[in-house]
Amino acid sequence: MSPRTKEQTARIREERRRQILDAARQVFSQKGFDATNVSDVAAAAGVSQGTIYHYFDSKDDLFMAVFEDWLATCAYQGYAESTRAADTAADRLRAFAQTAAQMMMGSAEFLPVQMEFWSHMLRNDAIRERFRLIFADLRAFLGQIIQAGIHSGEFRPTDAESLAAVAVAVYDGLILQWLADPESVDWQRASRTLVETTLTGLLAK
Amino acid sequence: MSPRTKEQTARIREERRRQILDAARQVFSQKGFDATNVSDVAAAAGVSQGTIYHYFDSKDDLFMAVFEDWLATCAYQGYAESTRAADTAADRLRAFAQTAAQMMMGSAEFLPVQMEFWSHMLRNDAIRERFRLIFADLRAFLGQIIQAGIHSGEFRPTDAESLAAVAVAVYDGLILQWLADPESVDWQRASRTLVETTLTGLLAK
Amino acid sequence: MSPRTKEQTARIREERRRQILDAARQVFSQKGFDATNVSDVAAAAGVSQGTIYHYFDSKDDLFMAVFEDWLATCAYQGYAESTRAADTAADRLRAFAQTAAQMMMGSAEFLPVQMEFWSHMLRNDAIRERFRLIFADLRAFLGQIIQAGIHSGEFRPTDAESLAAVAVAVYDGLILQWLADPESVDWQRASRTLVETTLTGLLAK
Amino acid sequence: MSPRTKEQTARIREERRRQILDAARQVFSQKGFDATNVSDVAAAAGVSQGTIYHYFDSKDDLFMAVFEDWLATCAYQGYAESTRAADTAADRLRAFAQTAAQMMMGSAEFLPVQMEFWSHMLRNDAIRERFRLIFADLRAFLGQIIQAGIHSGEFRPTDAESLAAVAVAVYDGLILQWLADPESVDWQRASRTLVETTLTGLLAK
DNA sequence: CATGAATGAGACTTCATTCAT
DNA sequence: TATGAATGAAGTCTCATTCAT
Repeated sequence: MSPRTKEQTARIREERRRQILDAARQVFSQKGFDATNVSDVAAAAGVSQGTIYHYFDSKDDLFMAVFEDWLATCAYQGYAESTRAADTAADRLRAFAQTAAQMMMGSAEFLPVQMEFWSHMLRNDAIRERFRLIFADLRAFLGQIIQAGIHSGEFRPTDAESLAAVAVAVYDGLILQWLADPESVDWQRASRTLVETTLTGLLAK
Repeated sequence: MSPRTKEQTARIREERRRQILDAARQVFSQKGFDATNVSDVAAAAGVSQGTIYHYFDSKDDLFMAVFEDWLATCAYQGYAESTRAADTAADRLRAFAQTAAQMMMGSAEFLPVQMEFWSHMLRNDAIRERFRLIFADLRAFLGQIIQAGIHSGEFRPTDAESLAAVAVAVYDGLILQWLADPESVDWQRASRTLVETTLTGLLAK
Repeated sequence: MSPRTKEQTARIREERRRQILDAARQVFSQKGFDATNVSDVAAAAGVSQGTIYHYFDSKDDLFMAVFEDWLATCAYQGYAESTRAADTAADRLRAFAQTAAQMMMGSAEFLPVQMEFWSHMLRNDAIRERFRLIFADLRAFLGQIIQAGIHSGEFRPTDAESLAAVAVAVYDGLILQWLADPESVDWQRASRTLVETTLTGLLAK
Repeated sequence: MSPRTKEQTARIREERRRQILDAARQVFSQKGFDATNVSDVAAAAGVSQGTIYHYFDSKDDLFMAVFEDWLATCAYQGYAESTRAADTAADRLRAFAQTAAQMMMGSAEFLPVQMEFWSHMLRNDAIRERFRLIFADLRAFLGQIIQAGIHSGEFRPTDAESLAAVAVAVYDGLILQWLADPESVDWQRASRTLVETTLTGLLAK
């Protein structure tokens, strides 16, 4: 009888939005942006096509929303914390590598959609800019750890910046190998090898 | 006036085919497969839409032909030779890294199209299979060098297979960073850092 | 808290109805019937879309209601009275022209919506019929004045019916010119010229 | 066997364009712009929907093309010539009125489409500007004839500008009456009455 | 009575592909 | 072989209308 309250309406909107967002991420990830029809997303979300447009202005807008949502929830987040507990630079790198490996293993379903976003870097400035920042942040994060290690005498002098770029690259490069053949990548082993080989070099007198 | 000989005809066909192939690679690279119209390719190649279909069965067929052509000419080729001259495993790795860095710098225009192919791994079995092989070959190639170094006592015992995967991953990961921001990647420095850090670790007693 | 009386309910309904009607006339006038969304009208009226449908069966129904409302309030009404005070046929025509000019000047905001209704004559029988009647009434009204003038010897014999049609046409034709360029129409001058030229002819011995 | 020549292609394009233009004018005229589907036009022209878009960028573009085409062929053209043969200003006005009446009678099928264009004045600047010019030209044309008559002493002094506006308005106003009820307008009679009443006034000593 | 989320039919437009010339 | 006009299926998006609350 009585109309819905503002809160009810807001809650419904928020639920529907999430429902659509999750469905869209899944479908975009499976079929790719261009091959995905809005009707596919609607079907996956269990709503009508028209409803999609109550929540997003366009297919592009939806894609960007999925991207933002993915950024907020996906990854690139836990790294900072993961290294906090460690005492030495070496342990920090070990913790980072351990975290990264576990994230990759735990988020297998997110890797294809990451590929989708990567491929949109080329044609979408907003996406490219976001990745530019993400890469820069990660390099800075690892670079500081290495730099600190050098500064404290724990590591021998090295091009910390470059080494950080290399370390960051490893994980993305492994994602590509994993997408080509999941069997071919052993995240734990690769992570351990990366760290131990590097540390052997860095720590060597 | 006089009818063309078979050879002339064949040569003309071959030239046209190449003309279309080059135009297509360029356009696919710029706009992506889905956003590319056959008419775009036709315009870029300086032929009519219909002509495209005299040389390729479909847009998909054209894309695959561009892919095969790219595979044949692009990269992943010179590696074997690059290391032949070197005497030690360490030098072979150095030569490999040097070659890789130079290839990346020399083929900047090929990197976006590589991204396009990567993104098609997910939906195209033929492309995925090719990349699976490429990755496997590269890992095997580097793995053998490392293994040989270990075997001969030049390197300390290590997980050669994993280390090879990591080294391969570095270059692809750096391509992603380069696509996000070309300024952020210094191929030479990164290559040198990769090799020297690794070798410092491997060679250490 | 206490339930509303029937009268209150009726009055509220009537107010809402008017509110919607006024908003609809304005929006239809600005954007045209087809380009107008029901949500536009709702927003302009400060109610929700659903509410529109408590007061009108459909967008078409709303449009017709706006039309009826416009007919009732707009124009084509004051003419009869305007001429009552005059003694001679000539003065009656002068009074008519004066009234018409003033109406046009005073109802500038109604002219675009009139255009909207005119354009619907072609596809809407009810609207065409109403305009048929309006035109016929106006012609009859002016025709009788002229006829009376002829009959009494005030005017020379003329095709009164035709002349009435012409006089009626003038105002509508000027509306079109005004819509094309408001600067180009001087209602007072045109009205005076129409009447004086006509009367000079009619009154001439 | 041999490809079409440039001329053949051009001729085909021109014919198709006209075919579509004619069909579109007819359909727009019958159903109005908004209610017309591109598929309606395609069906009327005997081509597929896609073909429409080989010749026109959009439905809007098609509409404007129909408008331009209508302007070029329709009306507002023969007036200048029609009065050339006449010796006196009075005869010139008579010739104009005669021509106008005949045009209206001969182009009954063009009147609804004119209504369609009029109604678009409100929302389309290009169309409004065209009508502004047309009205201004017609007023200038008639105004000059009247002015000349006054100057030569043939007519008594009058507000020539206003009178021209009124005369122009008559025909458009009659179109509206005709659209409401074709039976109600007798173009010949109205034209004669307009001219003779006016002239009786103008010529009177 | 009022709300606004939801629907789904249908609009415009694009484009890979065909085929007569 | 080369052309480009033509096709029509399919896609994105709009919006009048309904209905649970």
